Amino acid sequence: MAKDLTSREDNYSQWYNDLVTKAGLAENSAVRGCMVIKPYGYAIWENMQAALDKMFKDTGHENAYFPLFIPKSFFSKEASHVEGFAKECAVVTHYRLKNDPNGGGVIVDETAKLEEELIVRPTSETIIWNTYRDWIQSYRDLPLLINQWANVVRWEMRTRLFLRTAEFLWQEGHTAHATQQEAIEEAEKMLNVYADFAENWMAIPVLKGVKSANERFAGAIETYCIEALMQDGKALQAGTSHFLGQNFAKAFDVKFLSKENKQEYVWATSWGVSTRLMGALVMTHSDDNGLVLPPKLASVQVVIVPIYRTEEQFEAITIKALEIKKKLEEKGIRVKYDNRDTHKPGFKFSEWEFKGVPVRLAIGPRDLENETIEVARRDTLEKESLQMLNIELKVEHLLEQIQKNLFQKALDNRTLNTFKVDTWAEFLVQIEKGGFLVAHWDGTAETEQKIKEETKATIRLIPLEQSTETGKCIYSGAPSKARVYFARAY
RNA sequence: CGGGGUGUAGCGCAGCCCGGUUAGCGCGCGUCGUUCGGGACGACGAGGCCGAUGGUUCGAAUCCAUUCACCCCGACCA
Repeated sequence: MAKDLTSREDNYSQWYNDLVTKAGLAENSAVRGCMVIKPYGYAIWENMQAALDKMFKDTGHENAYFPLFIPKSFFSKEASHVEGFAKECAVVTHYRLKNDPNGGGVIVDETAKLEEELIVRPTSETIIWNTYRDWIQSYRDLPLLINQWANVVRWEMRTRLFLRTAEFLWQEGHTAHATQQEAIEEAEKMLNVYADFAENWMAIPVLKGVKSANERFAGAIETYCIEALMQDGKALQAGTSHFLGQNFAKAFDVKFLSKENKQEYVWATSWGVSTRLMGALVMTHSDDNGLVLPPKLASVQVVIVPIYRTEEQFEAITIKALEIKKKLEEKGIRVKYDNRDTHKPGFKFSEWEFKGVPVRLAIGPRDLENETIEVARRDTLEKESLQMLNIELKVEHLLEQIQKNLFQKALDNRTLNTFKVDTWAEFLVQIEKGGFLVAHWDGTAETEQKIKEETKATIRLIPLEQSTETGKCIYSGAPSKARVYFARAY
């Protein structure tokens, strides 16, 4: 398998594509721009979902589900929102097919035209806020803290597995609050949840900040984001949390009666992460030998491979392997015993390595004799022979180490590829090499636009923790209050 | 939507320019045997209306026209 994998150096995006398909995470489907998420990939997504879902619930949110279809008229109610999404909407216009009288199979029955077209949701603010109008009357109904796990459709021109697909899976939180401050706090809280998840589960270090006006979500007052740096020096937006102000409340007329008996508009947030995180996971940790998965999200954390010649050996090893499997499972570790007799050990080694399983245990006749076991870790590719005694403790510890090591490696990579840049000439040189460029910016959309046109670099974020350092804009030379992060992005 | 490219077995490709009988190769797949501590080997075997439609021709994977799909580079984007 690995021998067929394009190296990262040769062609990073080819490497990514090969890896995603050959490791069995996902593949392109018969539908343009839409992927099939395969069992091995979906299992990882399920682990992400489970961790995130718990974090959402621990912060007081509940799950609900809203319709896939949104009446077209809802979209026109929030002007900047419609502008942001109009160009990539799938639209349902008819509700019936009929047999083609000319024998061409089924065709759209033109008589079955919808009176109002339905948009396949690209995001659910409009249908949700239209619903919230009926749910909220009093300050006592607030805050309303709801999350939805769903699929959405954005008709993208160019798609890439996980990173940008016409349909993708995500969660979207939509909350309603009595005060501006509370809504801002919510948006910031969820940003922190995302950052926590990215760093502690995905082992991906992220920067936290806000978007510039140009990059802001359509309809938001403020867009908070976490940004990660991939191995090739391009940035990837890993999650966003929006403070929506009263924009949607006003558009959908969602008011509440305050303690003071006054009618007031509700304050809103929305926040989401998507299957794009799968792409971030691959591009952060994996190498030329295949996937590298952080233990906390790997669907199989430990694989046990038996090495045997005879049926008797196989039976003896199986007894031992199942014993170890049980001990590991008692520690909450996800273990697979690969007892397939249709493949040789060498094949299994490379297959599991390619699939990124964090720890591999091998047991052969020699091990049975010596009470040892071979332990191989995927992140460093090191292997050693250990005593079988208390192996579950050693493996448990090793998994923790791997998780930490992956994060540290990613962090080191980001540190190594983050550059303070003070002149435009420097900027032009460095942007070609990739990485985050931390530079002064005059705060204007015009400058941001010019920089984008000339270099393809965008402002990834304005850091939350602002330094007090002032300076001159890298491009215009105008005064700047703080440095921002530039990068080319996915 | 602009520019470039590709459609032949599950996957990767050759054949096409210069039309000619049963359309090849590698990987993968199946059976049997020998193997099994890092991707095994041998023998035999299965698998194709050559993207679609129409035309030229005695004859089309090959030539012509139309069409569809996909990929890459731009504009758009989680």
